[in-house]
Amino acid sequence: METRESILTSARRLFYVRGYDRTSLADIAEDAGVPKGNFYYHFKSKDDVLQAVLKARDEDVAQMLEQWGETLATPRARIERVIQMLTNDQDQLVRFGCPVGSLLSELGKGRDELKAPLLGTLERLVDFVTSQLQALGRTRTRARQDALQLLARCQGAVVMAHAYRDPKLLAREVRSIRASIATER
Amino acid sequence: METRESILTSARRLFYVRGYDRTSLADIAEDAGVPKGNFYYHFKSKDDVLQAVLKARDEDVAQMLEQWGETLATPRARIERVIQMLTNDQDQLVRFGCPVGSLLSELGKGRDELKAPLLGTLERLVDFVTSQLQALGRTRTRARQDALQLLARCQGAVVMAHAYRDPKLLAREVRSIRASIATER
DNA sequence: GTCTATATTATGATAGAC
DNA sequence: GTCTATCATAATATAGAC
Repeated sequence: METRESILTSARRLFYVRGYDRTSLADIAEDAGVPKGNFYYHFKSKDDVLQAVLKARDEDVAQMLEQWGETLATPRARIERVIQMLTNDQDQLVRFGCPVGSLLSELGKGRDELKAPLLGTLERLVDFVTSQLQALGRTRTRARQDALQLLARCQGAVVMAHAYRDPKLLAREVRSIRASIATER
Repeated sequence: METRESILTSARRLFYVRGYDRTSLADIAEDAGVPKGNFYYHFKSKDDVLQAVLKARDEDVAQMLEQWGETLATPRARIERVIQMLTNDQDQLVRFGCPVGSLLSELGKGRDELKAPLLGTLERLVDFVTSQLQALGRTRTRARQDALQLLARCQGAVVMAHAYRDPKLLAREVRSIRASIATER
């Protein structure tokens, strides 16, 4: 793997499991197995690495949603697939929180420029769910509100499960979220 | 106000609006109007200040809940009062997130000892809501699960409203949370 | 108890040889 | 492109005068 790529891979993982502020460039360099000095040939600052990480993550989400749009036949199945992320990534979510939500929270306090691309990723998810709910017959406005509500419930479930370090709590919330979707038209 | 108290007051506010890691002792000292050196006469470390802040916050929550238990007549009114926090503190929640949730998230990544007292505060809220739901006829187990769910929804609403910096989003979620309580027995 | 240095360490960032 | 050495700064923490 190229140096830049391995730096990015390490940064991406460390920013998630340790948070942005508490991950030093030395941490990243060590994890990636490259000398610290090498760093600034590929990135011009720590913030620059963050932007690259956020961009990579955003592209992954975009690709994932595109694939779900193609391979899953019904709007309901697509929404279901969004919720299923909470089950699939259960262990990591309980240990480190939501990759989007926890970073949004960390960067949310007085660093709006850094946070912007993350909001874009969140918006992608909101848009995706909104489209599915529209396909189920809701107006655009109503669909968006319900999409925000669904993702809010996901965020809340992860925050609590992360706080208590309790996978069962997460599983229970997932069942409840799922039920709230199933009963709606 | 005594020096120790003014340090604590400043720390409490800054840890909330800027986060723990991004608040330096110099920030606190300046805000409190005391020289940095003075600091270590009253506290033995930055972590020590955090513990004092968390303790003060926990005591406030405890007192608040005790008062609600005395002044509010019905279990439903008490639960309603919990939800109403989201409305009363709307502006701050949108700008800085939940004081409990955002710190839990920040300290959640690899600093369990620091986080412990915060979990205690969260647990107080869970217990309070659990008791009210028991009084409404639920079993203890079921009451606790529903209490966790209610607080999860509150956390989720604040996370999303904070991300989008949107008070309307928070208000909408509050209505939905309220409705979900009203319809249950 | 209060305040002025100052020690110490960690971190983001640079310079320059290869 | 890669690496070593180092700078500059900021932050936690300490020493010691008053």
